Amino acid sequence: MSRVPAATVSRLVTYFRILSDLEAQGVEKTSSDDLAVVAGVSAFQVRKDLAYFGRFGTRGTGYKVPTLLRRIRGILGLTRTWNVAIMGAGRLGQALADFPKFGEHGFVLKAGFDADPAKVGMRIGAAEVYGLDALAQKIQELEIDMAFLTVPTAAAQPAVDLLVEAGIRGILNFVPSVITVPAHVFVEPVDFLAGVKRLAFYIQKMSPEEGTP
Amino acid sequence: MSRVPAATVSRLVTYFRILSDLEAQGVEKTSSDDLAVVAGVSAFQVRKDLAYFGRFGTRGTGYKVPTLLRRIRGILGLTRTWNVAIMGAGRLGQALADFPKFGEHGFVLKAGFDADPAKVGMRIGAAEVYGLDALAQKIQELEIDMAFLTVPTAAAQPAVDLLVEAGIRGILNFVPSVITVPAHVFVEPVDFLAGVKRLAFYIQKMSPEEGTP
DNA sequence: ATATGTGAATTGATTCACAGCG
DNA sequence: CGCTGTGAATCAATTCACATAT
Repeated sequence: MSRVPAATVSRLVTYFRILSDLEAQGVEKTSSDDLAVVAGVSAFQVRKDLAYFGRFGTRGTGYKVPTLLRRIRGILGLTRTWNVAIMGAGRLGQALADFPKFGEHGFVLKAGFDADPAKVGMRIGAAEVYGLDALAQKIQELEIDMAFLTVPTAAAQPAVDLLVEAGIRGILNFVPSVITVPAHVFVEPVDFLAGVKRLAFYIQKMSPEEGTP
Repeated sequence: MSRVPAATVSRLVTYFRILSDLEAQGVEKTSSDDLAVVAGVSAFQVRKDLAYFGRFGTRGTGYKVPTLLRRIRGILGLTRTWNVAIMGAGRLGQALADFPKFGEHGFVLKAGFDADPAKVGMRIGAAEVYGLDALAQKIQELEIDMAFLTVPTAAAQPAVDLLVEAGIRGILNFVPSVITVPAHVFVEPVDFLAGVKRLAFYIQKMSPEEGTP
């Protein structure tokens, strides 16, 4: 397995979802062409993406849906359980904890953390909210792998530093700012405000009116 | 202005946020180095990104924060007002409408749309929820530029087709599936479930245990 | 003296064409 | 014969080095 482009990882997640749908529909086999159409990419791309990880198909025939699904599940690390904490038990943190599909594919909410003593002891989804003083111990004890960062912007980097020191491996960053972590910790941004601004750029670029001179 | 990489647009949004923060703090001037550190990229990258759109700095000195901020605001199309509709007045749609920072930078929620007649007439944030029969007319009448897609997965593509036919220019896609649009319509995905799975991949890749054989 | 702006070099990702196998 | 798997070629993005302006 040589170095895998980030775009390939994103697409693998898409293929995984498509294959899950196909399996739920009872479809037995598929092809790089099929997958490409649904995923909105080229068939070359599908095959190249899969080639980073091995051979999964049968030449002249295509791919068996259950087999390919199982293999991609393995590649993505979705055969095990992932313990999650929510850092920041505010509106967004609560909403994520209550999100029905949260528990899909082995992601289990184990704890919430909040700087506000008034929130300590409350429940967030099926888990309990702890104070920041208990963070290091609880992350170890509950074997938490990753955190959803949903604190106010100003609190983001200090919160990240606490999580990193406690041994967290990954952070899903809902805060609209760039956070700094050591190389062994992974960050995925989720920023809808940034998405809206990118949309504005592309829409406006098509129209003739230009920005401020 | 030659062809601008998508990654450059994402970074411009980041620079814009950083410059907004700097201006709020009363900082007068900055440099490609400064911006690079905070944005987590190289100074080369910052200068190259800006070079797609013109010259904004002073050699030997750097950039004036208010000037560069104003220029990037123009580039991103944030000098005008953007009218937004929420397609799907469910939990997520309601949460987005109530999100306090929603109205920042000229994005105004003008309408909600939902297939459920029971939801028609309700309010979503400061706007009203209409039925799908009123969609084409309301999109025109309220001059809606973009929609947040928050319908159930199965309803996504038909909903997109309605929006496109009504003349929408951009879609912020919260639904975890790939949607198909004509080339003049822009789509930005916002998918935290995909983000979690990417995290799982990267964390697991560092550990020695492999996926299913 | 210092930091921008930019062509050139390098690195990386995607596309292609076809060899390889069922 | 059909569709996968893959080296080679193309295309795009990032990095670099330095000329340029203040």
